[in-house]
Amino acid sequence: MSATRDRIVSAADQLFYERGFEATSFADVAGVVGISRGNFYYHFKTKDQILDAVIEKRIADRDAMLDGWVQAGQSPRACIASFIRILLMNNKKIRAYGCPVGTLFSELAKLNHPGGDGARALFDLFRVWLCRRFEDMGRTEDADALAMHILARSQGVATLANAYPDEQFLESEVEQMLAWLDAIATQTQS
Amino acid sequence: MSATRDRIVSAADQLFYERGFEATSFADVAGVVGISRGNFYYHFKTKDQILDAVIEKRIADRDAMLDGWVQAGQSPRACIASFIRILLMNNKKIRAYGCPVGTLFSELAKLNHPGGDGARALFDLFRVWLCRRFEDMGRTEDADALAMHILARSQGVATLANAYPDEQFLESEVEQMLAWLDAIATQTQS
DNA sequence: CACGCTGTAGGTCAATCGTCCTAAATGGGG
DNA sequence: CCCCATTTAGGACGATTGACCTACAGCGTG
Repeated sequence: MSATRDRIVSAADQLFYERGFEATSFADVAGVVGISRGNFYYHFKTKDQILDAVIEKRIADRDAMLDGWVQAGQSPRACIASFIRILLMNNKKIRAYGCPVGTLFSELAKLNHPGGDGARALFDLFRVWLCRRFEDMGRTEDADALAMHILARSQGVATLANAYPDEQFLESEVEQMLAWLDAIATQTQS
Repeated sequence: MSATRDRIVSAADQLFYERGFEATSFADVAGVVGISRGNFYYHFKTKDQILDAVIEKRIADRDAMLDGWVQAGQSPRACIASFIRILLMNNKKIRAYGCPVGTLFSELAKLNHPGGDGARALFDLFRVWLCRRFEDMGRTEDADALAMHILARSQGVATLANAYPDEQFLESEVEQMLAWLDAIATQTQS
């Protein structure tokens, strides 16, 4: 309900993405929002609570996006294509900061941070959603493996696009993934 | 020359991999090596110097491994297959800590750390080496694109293997990458 | 008006970090 | 045996961090 709380979560979300979780301090977030650290402490007692809120927001955002495609009546195959094209949609941010899901998970995994489970839940969201779409396509046996495959390819492309901010590479890999999806689709139909 | 220096670099290499660069302190490394922080400071004046030394060591290690395959007389195609199989060779560490190259780069990129260029050089080492192997296979036109493709796939698989420490997933994806390599090879021969 | 709740501000605390300094130990060459 | 460069030890610093506490401003309600 508090607008201030939402502004804190949004600012933290962005800063965690751009600078990383550990490298972002209370003061950094408070500075961006334009409030005092004390006020910050009123809304969030510990840094882990902010992390939880940020992960919750990220899950909600992605969930809404994915469900939006399904609700819009897109075919399972078109849904998966839309997922692949996220890389193009966010190409600037990805080339600058990598994948918001993958980089957060990697950092938390190294820190042995309890919030790592939440970051894995973000992966799960995509994994399960993709799995359902492949099932809808008729790929009931290997739906999860296909989902993991596409997820892995996306992660890899995002990581390398971050290392080599080359737009052509990103576009080329997206095309290859879409071609792979086509092959899967025609192969399933027959 | 100094054996102590080498022990410091090795310990830092391992800790940077397992906990990350920022989360590893002087005291942590000194504690593992069993020396005082003062002694540490004698060998490395700043933390950035240790990072540079670690990256240098990682490059040297990987370079020796890659060159070893070439010197052993393996065919270009077998060399690339050996690269792909790194994922299996180090599967336990990768599932526990991710890819030593990718995770380090991601962290330094987010920190805007000058050492990020060195981490990119690590990617370059693999990229150029793979590019040469594809060229040796006769793929002179798209050698670099193929190198980037394999590099991206490896990165993605490592990231997801870290998120889902499932050995089967890792093995399945490696097989798919080897099959992809086969397709490239036969396609080139004709 | 007085009360109490929500929200905000700013100071304080202990801990930890990277950095730096000084002093002692070590050990080979004159 | 002593000298001197190399190596090691350990303390001290200034800065920053997450966490915590107290004070008070705004404001609707009784």
